[in-house]
Amino acid sequence: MARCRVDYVGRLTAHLPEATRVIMVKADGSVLIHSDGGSYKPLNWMSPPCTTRISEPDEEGIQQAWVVENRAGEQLQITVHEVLHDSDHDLGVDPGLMKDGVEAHLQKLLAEQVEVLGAGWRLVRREFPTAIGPVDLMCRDADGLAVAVEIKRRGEIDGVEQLTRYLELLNRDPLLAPVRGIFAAQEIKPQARVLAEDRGIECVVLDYDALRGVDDPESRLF
Amino acid sequence: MARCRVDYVGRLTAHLPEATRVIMVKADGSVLIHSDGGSYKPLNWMSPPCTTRISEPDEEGIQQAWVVENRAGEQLQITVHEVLHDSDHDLGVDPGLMKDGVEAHLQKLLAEQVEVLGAGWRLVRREFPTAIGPVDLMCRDADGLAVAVEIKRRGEIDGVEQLTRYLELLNRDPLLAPVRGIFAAQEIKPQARVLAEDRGIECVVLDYDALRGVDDPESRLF
DNA sequence: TTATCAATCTCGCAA
DNA sequence: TTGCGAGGTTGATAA
Repeated sequence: MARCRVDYVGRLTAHLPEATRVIMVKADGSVLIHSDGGSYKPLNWMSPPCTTRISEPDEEGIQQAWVVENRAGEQLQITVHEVLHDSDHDLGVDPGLMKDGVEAHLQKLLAEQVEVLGAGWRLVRREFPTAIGPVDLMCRDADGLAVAVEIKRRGEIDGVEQLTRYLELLNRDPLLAPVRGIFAAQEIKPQARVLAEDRGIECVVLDYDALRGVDDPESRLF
Repeated sequence: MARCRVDYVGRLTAHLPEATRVIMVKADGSVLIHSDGGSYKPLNWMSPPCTTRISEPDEEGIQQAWVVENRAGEQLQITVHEVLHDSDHDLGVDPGLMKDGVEAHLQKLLAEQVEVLGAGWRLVRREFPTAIGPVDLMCRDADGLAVAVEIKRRGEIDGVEQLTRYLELLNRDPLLAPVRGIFAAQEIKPQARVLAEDRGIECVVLDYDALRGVDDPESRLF
């Protein structure tokens, strides 16, 4: 905890006037400057790998001058006026975070159960490649017609735009055309639904728990 | 500083096994769980506004049970096994960060040097207004034809979409049509380039240092 | 190492 | 409040 001034010079320049803040230095050398509010993003920071040089200048009213620098030459300059509290701890290596319920899981689960989208459907492949990026799922419906599926955790306009681009490109391929589109998400925003339906794209709301329930319990993350 | 277990249940579920970590509680009630590495992003967190309830269960080996909850009902559950250090400080309100970014400079610099795009070109105006937002630069080429320029630091597909929408609208104006499009960025992603060229949009890679070098030194921000 | 895409994104602005 | 765009994005994964 210290009263300090902070300057960042790198991809942009940024300045923090003198105030009381938290300076957190991690074991890997990274430095975070936090205020007593805002969300998890620090006011200023330096990501690892980086090195810190601390000097003790004779200037009036300054206890320490820190220069934190990374390999690209970006600098975080911390001018410490007064240290209010200093505490040092060795935390060891963290076992890390386990996540569940992200888009990758949805795609995997739906790929294993394309019949959720329609009876008699089969998966052609996940991450079906196109010149402008991979389509999440490429399927064939019961009549053997191609269907491109875009999967999102939260379905918003961007996702509809993305699927529209894929469909436009895919429909130029005589081996695939006509290609239908399905926009699948756990939650679909009203605007996204309107846009999708206006473009003839079908919307499907996915039930993650149901998809996981039908799935083999062994494949669950926890 | 505490040995703790953490669970987040909300937009996804996430679990942190027992380990020693930093728990930071800010004045606005937000909570951050940091490990001794990684960059500025906490392992787990709850953003404000949120409230914390702390109970002291009789369970073996547990000092405290925290439940941090926001209005959406998302929960951060912290099981504290041992408090290693506890320190409390009032930081007051932070005067805040002053930024000076690269992005805005590009537009300003290119506006002053539209001849970089082509000999004999002239600037009509920056932030040329349309019904769906301003076009970064509107120019006339050597033949007097209209050119809409979209400027990005990093050129990605979204930027091409944006310019495409502008061009579609601008080309409906008989006083402007036909309007060409130029997608200018310090770096253009391959997929964005494919999409742009497919739509007849020209891609230009900008050299920031060169633009700044030709520029009048007095007009630089720093 | 590079490229691409999601994110409990965050943050700011404007309608 | 919602939407949109940018970020010193960060972080993970596949090529």
